[in-house]
Amino acid sequence: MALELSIVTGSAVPIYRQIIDQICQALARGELAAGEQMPSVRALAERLLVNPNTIARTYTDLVRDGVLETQRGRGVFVAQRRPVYTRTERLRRIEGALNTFVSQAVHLGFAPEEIRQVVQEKLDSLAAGTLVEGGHHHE
Amino acid sequence: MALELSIVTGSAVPIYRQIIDQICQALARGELAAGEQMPSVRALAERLLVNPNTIARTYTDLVRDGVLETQRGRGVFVAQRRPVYTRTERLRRIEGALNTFVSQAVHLGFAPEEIRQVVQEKLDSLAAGTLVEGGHHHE
Amino acid sequence: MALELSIVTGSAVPIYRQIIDQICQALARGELAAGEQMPSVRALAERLLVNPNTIARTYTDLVRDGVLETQRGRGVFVAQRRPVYTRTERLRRIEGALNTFVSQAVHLGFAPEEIRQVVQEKLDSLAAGTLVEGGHHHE
Amino acid sequence: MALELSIVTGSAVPIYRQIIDQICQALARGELAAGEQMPSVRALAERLLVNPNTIARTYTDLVRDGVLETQRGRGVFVAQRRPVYTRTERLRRIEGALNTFVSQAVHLGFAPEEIRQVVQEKLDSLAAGTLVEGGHHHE
DNA sequence: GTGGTCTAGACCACA
DNA sequence: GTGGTCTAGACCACA
Repeated sequence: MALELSIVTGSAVPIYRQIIDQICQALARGELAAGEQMPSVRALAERLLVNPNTIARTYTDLVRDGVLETQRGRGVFVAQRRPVYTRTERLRRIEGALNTFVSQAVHLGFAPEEIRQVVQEKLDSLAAGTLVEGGHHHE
Repeated sequence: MALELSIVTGSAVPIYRQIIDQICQALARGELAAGEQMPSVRALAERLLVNPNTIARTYTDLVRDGVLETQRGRGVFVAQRRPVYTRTERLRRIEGALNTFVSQAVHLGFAPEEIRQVVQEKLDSLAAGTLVEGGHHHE
Repeated sequence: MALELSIVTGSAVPIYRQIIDQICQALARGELAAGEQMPSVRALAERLLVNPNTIARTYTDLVRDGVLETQRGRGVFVAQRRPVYTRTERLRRIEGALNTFVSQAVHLGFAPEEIRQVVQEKLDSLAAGTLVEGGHHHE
Repeated sequence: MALELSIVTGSAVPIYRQIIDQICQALARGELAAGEQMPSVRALAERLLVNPNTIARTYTDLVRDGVLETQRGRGVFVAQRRPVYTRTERLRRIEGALNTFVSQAVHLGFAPEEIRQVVQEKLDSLAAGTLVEGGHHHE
């Protein structure tokens, strides 16, 4: 089962962010197992038609976070252990994005029920990510 | 009832974004009433120890969005009327913040149920604010 | 087909406003197509002999309004989707420019019939533009 | 028949501009005759509850444009002759505001027919200005 | 290379 | 006094 990755160039979400998210989601769904080898920077850059620097940065970020591991001369692999944040730490780290999202939503006139709804839809679309045909996202 | 604003320098969230979020939240909680005068650009800049241009930009953005209104030579005030967007336009405008929030949450290891929960708690805290009688808000 | 932009310094109309107007008119005339790349901030600043910040602000404003889209590190592009406003919101947003225009016209001695006429002529000139086949616009 | 003037403080239109417009409109409707005395700066400032500097500036502008005349020690009067611009000159002077208005309107999605309509409504509201009860403008 | 944000400081319009 | 605009120049994120 090859890792499915796709990017959207016109999106406001940076490419490296899109790739990180998809790798983390693949891990969460069990499509990527600990110890599994990742595509090389060049291979993935060619496959996604992006700048190799962007892939290099993506891998660097994930290595720094303990999600991936580099083995000199061999390549990049899925790490055996993933960092586990305490609930408090996770809450601290999500606070900013949560504030920005909810504040903007309220400001735009979304009702609480609507906010719950768009979050749910986004979560559903992420969960169904692998079912989507490549290249036809609605963004 | 003085408007409480505070910023964190060095954060990934730009200063102007932090201020906008806090103003919008204060509005959502009813701590800022329509027609109320905002602190002057220079006064707020001194209070937060940031460049007046940064405050001016913040106010300009909120004026463009119809949240605040300027009266040249007099000051900046909370707008009487809020802009009305179509559902499509609201979705377009919230998309970026929604993506950032959900992606970061997933990346941090939040489960979908936890994401729904933190959103719900944030909405509850905002809703609770509006029930408080003016003048004695908890910070 | 290069986008033609020119500014007048010393005018009461701010430079960023002049540029926004010209870009919107180019869009209305069909000289700028959706997805087309805009000149870079630095390139346009050099061409118009203005500060890059002024161009950056102009682009930022148009991005906020959904006319342009940025791709970090790649450039600024004409947006695929235009924002959709309710009639109420459109009226709110046009009110200032309408007041300024009509008041100045009355002040200059234009009769109501003349005002209607100059508006009609401007609309005709824009409509004529859209009929021109791409590539050979006058100017 | 006393000159009727009223201002709206919350408007985006500067106060001095509102007063100039109303004086010019009163002239156009014949409610102000050549040679007629204007209220003193202080009297008008008190009546409109605005800063005397604002009235002084308004009169200065109108004197510079030849609409009013000052007679040292006596007061300010409606000038005998009003400046007459050639059509070309008037068109040159209105060009900027016309461009901004029409460009913004097109950009906001107004159809040509709608643009004609809002201009017409604004002209109608100005013509009917003296019929409006003071203090209840819809801005 | 691209745009985004911020500081420092100037000058202007307006009340 | 108020906000609006612009320049000059820095540093950052991203490709």
